[in-house]
Amino acid sequence: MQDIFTSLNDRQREAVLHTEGPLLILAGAGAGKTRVLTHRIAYLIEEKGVAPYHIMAITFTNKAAGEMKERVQNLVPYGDGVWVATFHATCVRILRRHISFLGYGSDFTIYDTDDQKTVVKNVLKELNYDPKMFKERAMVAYISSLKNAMTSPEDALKDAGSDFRGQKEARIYEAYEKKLKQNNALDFDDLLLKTVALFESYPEVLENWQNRFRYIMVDEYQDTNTVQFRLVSLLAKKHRNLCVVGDDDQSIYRFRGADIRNILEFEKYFPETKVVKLEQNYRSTTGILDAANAVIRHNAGRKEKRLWSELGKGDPVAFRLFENGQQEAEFVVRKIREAVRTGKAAYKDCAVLYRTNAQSRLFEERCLGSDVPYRIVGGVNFYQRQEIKDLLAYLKTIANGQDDLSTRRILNVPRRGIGDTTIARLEAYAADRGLSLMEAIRDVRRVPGADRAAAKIEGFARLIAELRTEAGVLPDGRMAEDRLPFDQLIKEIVRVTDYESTLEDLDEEKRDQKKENIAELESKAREFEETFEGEGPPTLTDFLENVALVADIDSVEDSDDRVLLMTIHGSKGLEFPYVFLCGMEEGLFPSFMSIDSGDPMDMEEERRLCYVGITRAKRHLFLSAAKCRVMHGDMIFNKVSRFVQEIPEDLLASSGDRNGSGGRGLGGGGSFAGYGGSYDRGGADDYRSSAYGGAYDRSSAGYRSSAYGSASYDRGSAEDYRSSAYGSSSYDRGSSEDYRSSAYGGASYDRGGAEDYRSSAYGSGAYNRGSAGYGGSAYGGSPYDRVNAAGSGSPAGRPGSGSRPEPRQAPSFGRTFEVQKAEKLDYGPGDRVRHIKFGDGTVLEVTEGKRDMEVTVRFDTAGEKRMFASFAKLKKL
DNA sequence: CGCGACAGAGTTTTT
DNA sequence: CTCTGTCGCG
Repeated sequence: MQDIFTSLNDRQREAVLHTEGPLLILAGAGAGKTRVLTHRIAYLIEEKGVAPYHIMAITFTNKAAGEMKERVQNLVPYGDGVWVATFHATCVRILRRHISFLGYGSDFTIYDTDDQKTVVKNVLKELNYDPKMFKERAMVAYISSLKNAMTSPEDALKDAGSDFRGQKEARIYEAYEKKLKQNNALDFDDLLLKTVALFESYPEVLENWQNRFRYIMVDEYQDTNTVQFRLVSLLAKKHRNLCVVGDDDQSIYRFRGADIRNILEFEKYFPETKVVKLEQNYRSTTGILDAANAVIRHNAGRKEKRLWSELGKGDPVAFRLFENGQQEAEFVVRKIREAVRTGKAAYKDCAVLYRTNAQSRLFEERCLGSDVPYRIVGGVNFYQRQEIKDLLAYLKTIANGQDDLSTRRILNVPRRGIGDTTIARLEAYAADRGLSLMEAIRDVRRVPGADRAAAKIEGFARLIAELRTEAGVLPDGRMAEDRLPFDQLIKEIVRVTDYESTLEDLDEEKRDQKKENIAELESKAREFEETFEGEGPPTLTDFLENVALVADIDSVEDSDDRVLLMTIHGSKGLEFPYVFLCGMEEGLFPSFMSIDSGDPMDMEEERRLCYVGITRAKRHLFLSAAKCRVMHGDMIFNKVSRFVQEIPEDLLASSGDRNGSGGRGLGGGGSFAGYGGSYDRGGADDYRSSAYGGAYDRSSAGYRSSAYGSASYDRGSAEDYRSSAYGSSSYDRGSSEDYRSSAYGGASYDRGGAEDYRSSAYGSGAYNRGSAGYGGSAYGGSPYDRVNAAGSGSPAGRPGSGSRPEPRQAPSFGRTFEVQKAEKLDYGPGDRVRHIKFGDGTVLEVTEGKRDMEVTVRFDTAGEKRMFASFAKLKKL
């Protein structure tokens, strides 16, 4: 136990020792909160003689739970007796025991978001409401928010008053609730909500659990919602030994109902609370922390804290602006390869973080193209794929005959000749008599109008009955001794239904993919069964529950040497030596939603998200943005994120072109070189060229060659650029080879090798002055505004040469386009353009290589708060 | 009842 | 761009 005290700092020790009564630990990123929690558990067991059985720790993900369990076990024997689980898993376990009090069967199904949408859709049809008026997605969100606020359908109806629409929404909510209950199903929110309802209605049940959980710890407390707070309060009410750990600056789940006030006002609810602040960061270098602090400082209403670290300054945070998403991805992947090649990192030390899952594709393509092993976390969940959902629907139908949604899903999959009309009749019959769909199916001979398909329907009923026997599902929900293992059961389902016949008309690639997914499901099922820790063999319900509650991140193995690609949300709680925070663009991050909403809280949440992203990095942090990216089929141009701008210049090494095409590095002349003909060369067409540093970079190099006499155009491949002294330097700078280069004027890195750039002769050449000059301007103008960029760049740089070149004088690699349509622009059909000039002076070079193109530009003009989009449709001439 | 063709709409983050 | 829903035909 000695090590408990020696391996902790004073504050941490204080938190560990304070075991009785409420405790609020405000732990900054990387301040060792997991360490505190695990040691606290160990201390409770070893020193205070508390039985592990009486200790509960709530984590955010199953992965975190698993890690915590492991670490506790490494500290003390019997550590595995501690209840460590997520909120949702905890509630499921409680509900499986006691939900019959609330009139549900303990084999209830858990509905995911897709299921919820389906229910809403069905409800709309039943109520005869226009689905265009009430969007599924919005309705699901609405229902979730009401549930999180613990508002019942009755209350919602009352609250709606005479508001017609509000009333209708409340009725949808009401019908939705009814349907779930009919189906013996709970949605995610219900898991928490019903548990609270159970505790509030049945004090003896509550007391039972209160006596069990005498010491409660909640991790990531800043992301708890009202229901979770209520749940924890109820459980902790008796013994009051509640320890919550969190960081208000890392609250990023407001959209999901998380209420930051839970942490900010914790002391109000528990007046005798002891507060401990952990501010020493053991994760990141000061350079990274300073950047994080600089960003988060812009938020109001925080608990004041300042993270510090003893790990030294480290490398500056790097920022790079690229022409497009491809080049950004290319840079990131090249950077990773380089770190791995030089032995500085393993693949798994690198994480690529972004705001939206959609951004993953470019990185994935790039990784594939470069043979970099990667793993995408999140996005389209494995369990949401069609074929997987189909097979799970079979399992659910087998396990819970009341789950109409699942029955309905598979009734005619694969096709059995049971059409919509017949199904509608079955459903009507069931609704009339209060039966489940499965019961109506068994009754098919009595269903009016179903006789034509009756034989087929009976066949289906038989099929399910047989599968149920094989699965060993007994009427009471328990499992028979003699049964197929889950993976065999899935195989059997595929076999007897001839499921693969549904894949026939797909192209080969898709078909193989789906078969692979099915095989993957089988192996997951087998694995689940083999590793199940519970009393007795797992039930089918156990397996389905596990499927419903696993997050993608849970299956990430530390032993896997792969680059991780994920959203910033997904990276919460993780840390990496190398972090690439990508897509730092207004509109993407912060997202339009937050910019447009007008609610400052939305922006603050985005900023916290940025803070989370930055603080994932231990040693190297790269921020990047693309000026242009393809979204939903057309080109979007965005400005550099305000979050980048919130980081002071001196903390940021913005190599080359924070602001435009390779401009910064060239200072005075840079504004000119900044043109770089970049758009067309870096364009999507020219993918291969960008693989070697981007056509854009080469073109910049071309400019440099005029300035510095270096021939650089065909500067070799990615691997051998080092061999050429001068040219490679320009290559490097333009191509983003080294983020540090900006700080020192570029070139240096590749000449001196990785580590000794400081000593490089190039270190402070003319380059440097240029970059300084440009750097000063970087945030002044719109990134597309060459005029501004050049102008404001010159004062600190070389005033003479940098003075306001007219855009059209710049050598352009661009083509001429004819305007076909334009909105909010001073152009009309028939105009011929090479660039588009906007009302605020922003100029967009139009050199895209596509035949026709549509351009959507969004930016906020100075002095005008509202965002607007300009639009142009152009035709290449 | 099933299939193919077409139009239209939706685009943040997730246990 | 991609996914969904609708329509009309066999």
